[in-house]
Amino acid sequence: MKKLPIGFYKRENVVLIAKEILGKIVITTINGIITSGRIVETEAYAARADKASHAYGGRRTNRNEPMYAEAGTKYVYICYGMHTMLNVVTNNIDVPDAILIRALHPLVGVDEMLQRTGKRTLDNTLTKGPGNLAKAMGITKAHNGLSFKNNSISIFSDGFVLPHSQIINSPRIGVAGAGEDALLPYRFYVKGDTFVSGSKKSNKEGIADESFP
DNA sequence: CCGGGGATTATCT
DNA sequence: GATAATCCCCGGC
Repeated sequence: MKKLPIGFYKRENVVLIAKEILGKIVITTINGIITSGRIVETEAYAARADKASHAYGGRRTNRNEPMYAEAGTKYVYICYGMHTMLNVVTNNIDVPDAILIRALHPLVGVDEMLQRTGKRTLDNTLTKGPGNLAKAMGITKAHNGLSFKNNSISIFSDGFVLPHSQIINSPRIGVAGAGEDALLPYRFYVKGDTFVSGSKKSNKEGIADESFP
């Protein structure tokens, strides 16, 4: 188990990183309790040019300030007044690229995750979707702006590399307001994993082009 | 299986 | 005052 080096995040192609981070493992240690899960769904948000991004047009506010920080910073914000979203900041300082972690396949600490989410039994909703996974993993706004260099929440590789045939590419979820940019194929997920979010329709079978991005 | 709508509040205009 | 990178439940097939 190796923690991803900052160099992994500090690259210029956020779409490529969103694809490569699939299969990596998020581990949180909150109050001494360890929970972990494998990343099975992500979305890339491409800095200033992307209408779906909080940083579109170079917008810079108190909320999205961490997007402009150094690679490997966490951008955590509340959506719809009640859901916590975990993003990984990539690229150089002042370039507001970020990756939304949309789903995990739970590995360690399922009992704790059930407790945090108030669920009775393990089913595919435990860590399906960004709001659910943050809740299950104990991620809160208190982690906003912190680095993945820290041990409390970090991302690791266990050496497993997804075969290309298992990666599917699609438009992003919930960004209809972004005009033509809503169609950009910036979402990646693991084929057939039951913890992947989205409707059957948005998950129409297909496979990521090997040469994309 | 599918679509519609309510929940609930931080954030920006 | 309106909107939002969501989730869950409900009703109708």
